[in-house]
Parts: sequence; C-alpha cells; structure tokens
Amino acid sequence: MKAKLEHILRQCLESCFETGGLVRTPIPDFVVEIPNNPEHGQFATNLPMTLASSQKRPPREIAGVIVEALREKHPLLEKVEIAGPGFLNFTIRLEEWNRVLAEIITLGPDYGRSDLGAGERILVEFVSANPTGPLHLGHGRGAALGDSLCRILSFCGFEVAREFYINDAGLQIRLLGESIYSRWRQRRDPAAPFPEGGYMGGYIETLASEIDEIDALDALDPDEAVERCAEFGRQRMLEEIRSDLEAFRTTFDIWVSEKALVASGLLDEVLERTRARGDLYEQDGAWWIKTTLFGDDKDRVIRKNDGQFTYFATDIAYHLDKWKRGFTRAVNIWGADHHGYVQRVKAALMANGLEEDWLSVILIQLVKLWEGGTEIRMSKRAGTYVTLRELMDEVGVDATRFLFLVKNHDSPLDFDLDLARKQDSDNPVYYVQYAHARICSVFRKAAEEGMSLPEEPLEVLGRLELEEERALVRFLARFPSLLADVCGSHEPHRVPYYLTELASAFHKYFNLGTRIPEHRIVTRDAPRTQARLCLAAGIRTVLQNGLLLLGVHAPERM
RNA sequence: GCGCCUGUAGCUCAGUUGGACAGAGCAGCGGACUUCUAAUCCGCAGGCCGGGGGUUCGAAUCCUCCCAGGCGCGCCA
Repeated sequence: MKAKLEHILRQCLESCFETGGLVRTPIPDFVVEIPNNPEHGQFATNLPMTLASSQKRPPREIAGVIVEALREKHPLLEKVEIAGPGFLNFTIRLEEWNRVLAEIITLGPDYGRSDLGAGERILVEFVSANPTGPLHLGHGRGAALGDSLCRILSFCGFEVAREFYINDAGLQIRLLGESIYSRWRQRRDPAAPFPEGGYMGGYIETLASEIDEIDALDALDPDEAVERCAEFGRQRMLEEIRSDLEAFRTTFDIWVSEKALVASGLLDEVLERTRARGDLYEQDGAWWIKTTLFGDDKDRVIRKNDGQFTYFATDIAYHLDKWKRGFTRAVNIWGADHHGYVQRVKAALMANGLEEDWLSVILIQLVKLWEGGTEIRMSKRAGTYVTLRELMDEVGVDATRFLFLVKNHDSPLDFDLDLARKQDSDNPVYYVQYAHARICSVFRKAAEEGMSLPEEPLEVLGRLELEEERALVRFLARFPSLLADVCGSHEPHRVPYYLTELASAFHKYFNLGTRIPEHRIVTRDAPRTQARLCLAAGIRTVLQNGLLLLGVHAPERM
C-alpha cells in the first residue's frame, strides 16, 4: 500500500509538471510513512516540504497544488489533507484495505513474497567457525541472523547462496592436532606435555579416545601422528558443527575449505594481478599491499619474510573467488572483534577493481549469558563455555532463535537463561506463538459451530466494523514493506518486533470478546463471523510467514 | 594515543533511515476467567533520549567537541 501511494505521488507530480502547476525539477527524496498519531491519517508524506526549496514556494501552497491534482483520480484515496508545516495526510478507502485482506487469504504462504531482488545473485557468508571446537553462543547468534536474513532475502526475490568458510589451513588446526595427540599420549603417560595454548575442552579427550579406537598412532612418528590427529579432529568437528547447525535449522549451500583454496593456486594469481597493478611492493623481506590507497590506515603484509602467506592473503583470494563465481553482492557476518579487518579487506578488493559496496559486512556484538542475576563468564581457551548445542537442549530452538534475533546485531546481547527457560508469556517467543495457537483454536471452535471461511471474502468483509479490526487489517498490510526494509537494512530484528506487536494487537482484540459476547469472533451472526474469520486467517498467515522467516515454529496448540 | 560500536523509564530494548505530543516488555501497584485457550487483557506510576554547541521549517536520529562502557589496533589465526 505504501509503495502504491509512492507511485501515485510520482505520477501526480509528473502531471503537475505537464500542466504547469509546478515547475519541472528533479523529484527530491521524500518519504511516505505511517504516522504515530492516528489523527494524521493512515499515511503521511513530507513531499511538499522537500519541494519547497526547488519550487521556491511555501510548502503548504505546493501541497495545495498536489491535492488539487490528486482530487480527480485515484479511487484508492478516501481523503487527502494538508497539515502542519506542509505534510499531506492520506486516508485510504475502506474497500481497498479489505481488498488487501482478501489478497492475504488468497496468497497464504506467499503473502509478503516479492521480486524486489529481481533474481540478483547474493552470497551470504556466515558462522564460518574454525573446526577446532564446538559452536558457542556467538556462532549461534551469527547463525540465527544469517539464516534469517537469507530466508528473507530469498523470499524477496534474491537468489541467495549460503556459504560457510572453513578456516582449516592455519596453525589452529595444527594446534588442535597437537592437543588431541597430547591427550592420547596422556592416556598412557599422564606426564606427557600439553601444548601451550592448546584446546582444553573435554571434547578433546573424547576425540583422543575415538581416534585411539580406529587408528594405531603408535606406529607413526609424532609429526605424522599429530597430522593424523589434526585431520581426524577437523573432520569430526566439522560433522558436529554441521549437525548442530542443522538442529538449529540452519543449512548451507556451499562449504568452502581454506585449505583447498590455498592449494588451488588462486593466491598466486591474485598476487600477480596486484603486482601488475603496481599495488604490491617488497620491504624488509616481506610483501606488502598498498591498502592505504583505498582508505586503510596502513599498508598490510600479505607474505611474511619467512615466505608464509598471512591470513589476510587468503582472505583476499577468497573474496575474489566469490566475485569470480558471479555474485553481484556479498554479505559477511562477522563477530564485532573482527571490525578492524573490514576496511583492509575492502581496500584489497578495491585494489582489484571491485566497488567498495560490493561487500557489506555485518558485525555482531558479543553474547553474554546470565543466570540467577549473574553473568556466566566463558573462555574458549579454558574450555569453559556454553555451547550452542547445550543451549538448544536447555531452552529449545524456538526460544533460542527468537531471543537471538530480537535484538539489533550491533548491540551486545544479554541472554537471560531464566527468561529463555520460562514457558510463559514473559518469554516473547511464546507470546507470539500463543497468538497463533489461539487463532487455530478459534478455527476449531468455528468448525464445531459449522462456520468456516467464506468463498468470497470481499462479500462479507464490510462486516468488519470495529476500529480494532480495521487497524489490524492495516497492520497486516505493512508486512511486505517491512520485509523490503529488512532486505535493505540487513536488520532482521524488525521482524520479531513486528510479530510481537501483531500478536499484541490480536490478543487485545480477542479479549474484547471476554467482556462483550458480540465482539467474539465466532457468534450467531454468520456473515460477521465469516468476516472475522477472514481477519483471523489473515493474522494467522502473517504470523506463520513471519515465524517461518525467523526459523521458528508456529504451533497449532499450546 | 588512533579507529569502530554503544549510551533512550529502575532493568532489557524498539523508535518506520530527518517528521508532527518519545514507545514496548519486564519489575512495582490495582483490576478482569459461568470464555472463541488467563501462556491473555485493562488501568496506574515511571523520561534533561549521556552532556554542551551546531545544521533547518523540524533532531533521539545528521555534524562537532567532551563524558562513560565494549571491542579492535601484529610479518597471530
């Protein structure tokens, strides 16, 4: 509806230009929005004010010209008013709103789907954990965010690829191997040394006993044995990560191995190209890339003086590989502790001829865990951290995902275990789910009374006479533009907020019937009941579609 | 020291990309079940939007300077 209105306004301006009512100028950026104050209409625009300077006329006068031009056409509009310093306030005809509701019922699971992305190919890389240990809460937050964003983008017509980058080339994997090998040796010789900075978690011991059963490490020299342990650990941890993510309802299309990437020779190609452009130089026996040419604060080493490539080098190669695979845009979801790398990666990509905004990086802040009013401190090195798996087992996937998604990614998240465990309405996920279950229950009741949805919703929707009902219809109409906004802002947290607000409006409406029987959905008045069932069906559809985009179930009973 | 993020009710956070009088949930107090599910709803109370200055018709939102907190500033990965 908002998009329609914007379109109408543009058309209207064009006709004002043609008739000479307004001087032809470029159309400025203006907004159509839903005012907080209902007295300001169902929609409002600041268009006249944005035109004031180029037209050299007072906003209210311009508004008058526009209103005059609108008056003739557009059956959509019930009322247009000039208000305040030069706003236009719109009221849409009731029939139009009812048409939207009828459409929601027809579209069902497709309501909100769009071709906004026009098939644009976009690569979303997220989680990308080192396969050196189980996933922790930070990964969970990234998984929920990335997965939900992907669901929304593809619902809106983007062709999305979900990718997990496996950091399996560096010293971390070697250290994993050493840690496992050490634990294996300690099974016989408790005095065997444990590597400095090694992985302390109990899962290392599990891996050690697993490998003991299938592999004769005794027969190998230590170096080979560590190698074997590393490969075994990598493999097992990847399996575990993959199955944990699947349990978390997060799947990936592509798993890229850093090791394979390094072996592919792409790195040499990148270096050659960078050298050819003159953005590579040697100093102190190392190779440097001139990232300062593209907004970085200092140049960066990509090959150390010992001949080893830095992590940064493979990162550049990796991102160029994404580009070569034909994606017109890339989104990375990183922990906020990596923010220092954003500019240098972008700089390196620009040095290779890419546009700066080809890559956008979403940084997610830390997750802190709270229980009984105190913070549970976690340390990966010491192996004292709560895993995503434990959290899922403890509070369930629905609550975990919802609580991760409900906050903006750039503010730190306090995860309250006590709250997450609660099976009541304090827990926002149940509040929303309950609204859905309640509607399902209403339909069961209606069926008992022999009532169901009408064949032709438009014939009965005129019976939605309560202001609460009409406001609900208008609220449902916002869903598509909400999703469009999320595609642009990469802020899925707006969806749970919207759903919570919708659930609240529904619960409020439902409760009208507890005092006044005529306000119940199912009454003896058949046409009115049918109209209200339409409304309930519309709400149910939006709740279902919205929850699905969050990866949260919509239960029929609770 | 430099860079990024954050600062809104006692607590946790929204705030439609600069709009009209600042919102919600929890916590507190007081109410509503012979019901389509009370996992719900209604009412009361609670604010110098960290602070100062600026930009304009208009600022929680943009600029600038402070203050406080988090994170990052390796030829580590």
